[in-house]
Amino acid sequence: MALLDLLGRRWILRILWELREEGLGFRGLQERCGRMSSSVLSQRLRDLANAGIVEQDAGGDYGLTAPGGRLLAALLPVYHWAEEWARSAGGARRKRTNSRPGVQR
Amino acid sequence: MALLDLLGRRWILRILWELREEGLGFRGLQERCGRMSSSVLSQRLRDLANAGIVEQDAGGDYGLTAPGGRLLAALLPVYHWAEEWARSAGGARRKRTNSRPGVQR
DNA sequence: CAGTATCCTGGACGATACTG
DNA sequence: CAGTATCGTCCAGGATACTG
Repeated sequence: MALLDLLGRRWILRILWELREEGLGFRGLQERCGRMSSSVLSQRLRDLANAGIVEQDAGGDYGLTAPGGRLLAALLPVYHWAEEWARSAGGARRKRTNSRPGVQR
Repeated sequence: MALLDLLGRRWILRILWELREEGLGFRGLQERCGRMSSSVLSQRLRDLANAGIVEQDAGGDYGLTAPGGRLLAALLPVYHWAEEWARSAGGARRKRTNSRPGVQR
């Protein structure tokens, strides 16, 4: 279940999403992710690269590898479900959460 | 992207997986998850319930709601990819991670 | 068995400064 | 621009004791 752990780490899903259609450079990725810390981005990129999900092209840009692309494809239904969920349940339901409401961790 | 955050939280994917085919009681779930802390399980269950993904049946067992089932379905390709990934890349590749190798966070 | 209340600790994350 | 090194904070998660 190691991969699931990787996926669970903060920013990972976001990074994959941002790379869904085009390769991006370090800074480009960073700002698309709403200013995540460069140290963290660096770390994540290394992890993803070690996992063979992401790689750098000749120009230095980051992009998905073949397996990485397949992972993204597998993830699409989830991203989709997330949107839908946000639209429906997001409004209604939602009572006491006990955990703080925003993006935390 | 709130849901993605929820999914990213530790144990969540695991819990959904364990509920994939049958309802389970609190303790049952707990031990299937390799002894997660009861306090955490309680928290997670509450979060999942508030999100309308999980619910308790008359007998007190936890199970997926209809949308929860759909979420699980959307997740299947990912679980599958994870297995496959563990088999292939898990052995090869994998060099310096800088983060400790095991399940952490 | 089911679930809650507390306390404590590790390490993820953010900020920042710095190198090439 | 690309990436690394440091450092401090904070909180998620583990352990445990306890109630119904």
